[in-house]
Amino acid sequence: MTRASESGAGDAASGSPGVVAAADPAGVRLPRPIPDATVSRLAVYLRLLGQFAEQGAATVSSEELATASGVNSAKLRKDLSYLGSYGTRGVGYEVGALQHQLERVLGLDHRQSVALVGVGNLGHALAGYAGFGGRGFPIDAMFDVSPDLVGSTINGIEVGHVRDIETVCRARGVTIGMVATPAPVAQDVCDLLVAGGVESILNFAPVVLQVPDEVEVRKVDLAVELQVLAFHVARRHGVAGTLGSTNGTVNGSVVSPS
Amino acid sequence: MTRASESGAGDAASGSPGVVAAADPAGVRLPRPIPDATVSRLAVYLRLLGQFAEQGAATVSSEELATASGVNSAKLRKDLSYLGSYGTRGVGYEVGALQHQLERVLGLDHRQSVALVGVGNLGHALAGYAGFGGRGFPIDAMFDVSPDLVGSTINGIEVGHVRDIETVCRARGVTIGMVATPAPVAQDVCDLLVAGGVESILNFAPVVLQVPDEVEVRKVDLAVELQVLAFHVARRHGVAGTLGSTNGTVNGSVVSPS
DNA sequence: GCATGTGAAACCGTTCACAGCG
DNA sequence: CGCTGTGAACGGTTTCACATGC
Repeated sequence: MTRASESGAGDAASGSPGVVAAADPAGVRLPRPIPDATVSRLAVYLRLLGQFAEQGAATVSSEELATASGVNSAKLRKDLSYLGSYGTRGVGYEVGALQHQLERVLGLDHRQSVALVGVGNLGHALAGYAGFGGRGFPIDAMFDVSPDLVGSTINGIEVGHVRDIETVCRARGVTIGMVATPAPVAQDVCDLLVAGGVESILNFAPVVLQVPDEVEVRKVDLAVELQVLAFHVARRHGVAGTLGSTNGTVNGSVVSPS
Repeated sequence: MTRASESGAGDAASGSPGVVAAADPAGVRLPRPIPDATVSRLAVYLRLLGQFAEQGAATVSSEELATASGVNSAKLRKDLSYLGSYGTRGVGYEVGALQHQLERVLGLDHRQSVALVGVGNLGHALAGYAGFGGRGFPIDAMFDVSPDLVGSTINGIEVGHVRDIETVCRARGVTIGMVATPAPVAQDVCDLLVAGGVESILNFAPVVLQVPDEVEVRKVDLAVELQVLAFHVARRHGVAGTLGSTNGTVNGSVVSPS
């Protein structure tokens, strides 16, 4: 019944089913399904559109928005094409309209209710992270087990006891849960969130969470990120050993033939 | 000279060149280049191997390790095959040997020197995050600009002023930099790290960093992660509108035919 | 017999190049 | 003429299925 998903952050497209367009009984306008990889970029485009808007730009070309986002223009155009035609040929995209459209597609016009479990080191930082509240996702429920924390107020939110997760989440219609607990209890906490009707979980604990198929899990694993970087450092310095690469410095280019 | 990389976290394999095996002048054992996607999983396998070791297991089968990691066994075997043959047919993998091998490949046998810039909300949490020090990456330099923080000691490390980044990083041979500053100064800080010889950067600020080609950047963007989750929530609830999906509830499975 | 290791096929996402349109 | 939108080519990752070897 429960399968391990974890379409992790540092991950490519894992085994997760990917996003698909729904059935279309009425024969309405039906854009093709949006790839997961595209969705993450849409969020980035949206942020940059905000900056263009602040600067008073009425339109942006795919080239401008693309370089600002660190992608090439072809990819950007293809990404935007998934949500229909909101550009004008020969001109570019109308900033306001595109912003609005992206917000709709990303589900930002419906207010999302976010719960945070684990208000320790990392959790406390997440609670105060401006990147959420500022035009985004205000956290409106927190949980922990520590007597020092339960009952205290952080950022205007009272920290509840983990045992109340299910009730509170269901009552407030929480849709997104963030797990910032120590690894050993992460799965238990996850189960409670799921029991409370939470459909999406952002997992900071270094464990692979088991969830029902309907629940989406994304993982942010800081240690893995660092290890990937360490790997690249090691590569550059020539790991040598029994692993090939006997010469000192190796630059990024392909060398090994046949 | 400087190009935008950002092979971001939530990203699939971006434009980054990918990892390649070096030339092999001597004709030694030469494993094929390791795909980026594989590298992130190797880190996960390594953690789980630690757990198997604690439980006293001498060997693991690909099936065991795979289900524990949330991947299928074929993928795991292919991943491990990139580092040579460390399994025994009919038996499985020898836990200790595999651990050691993974540590070597990931560059964990060389101590990495990590610097953290920005000891505010998030940075402070990262400084105390056990996931780094515990069998991993002890942070050994911190920087900020706030007079309240500069000169103070966190986790046994004295916080230096941002203006000293270049000198200190070069002196201590810092290889990995973590940017946990507000967005507006992230690029400046990044430039300082690069000037100090840092080759790999883990970026928590919501900006696309511009770096020279030799520098590897990975991005952890919490807001983007939440937005991707929000998208999935919206999908499930049927965004409707002009976007297809007129029916109320849509489960994860593919529906749209031809 | 059983589990690894691996070519080959299927799949997905990115890049290219150009047709289409304001 | 310029820029969007997109079919087609490309490259990388996952999956399959089986040969290989203990």
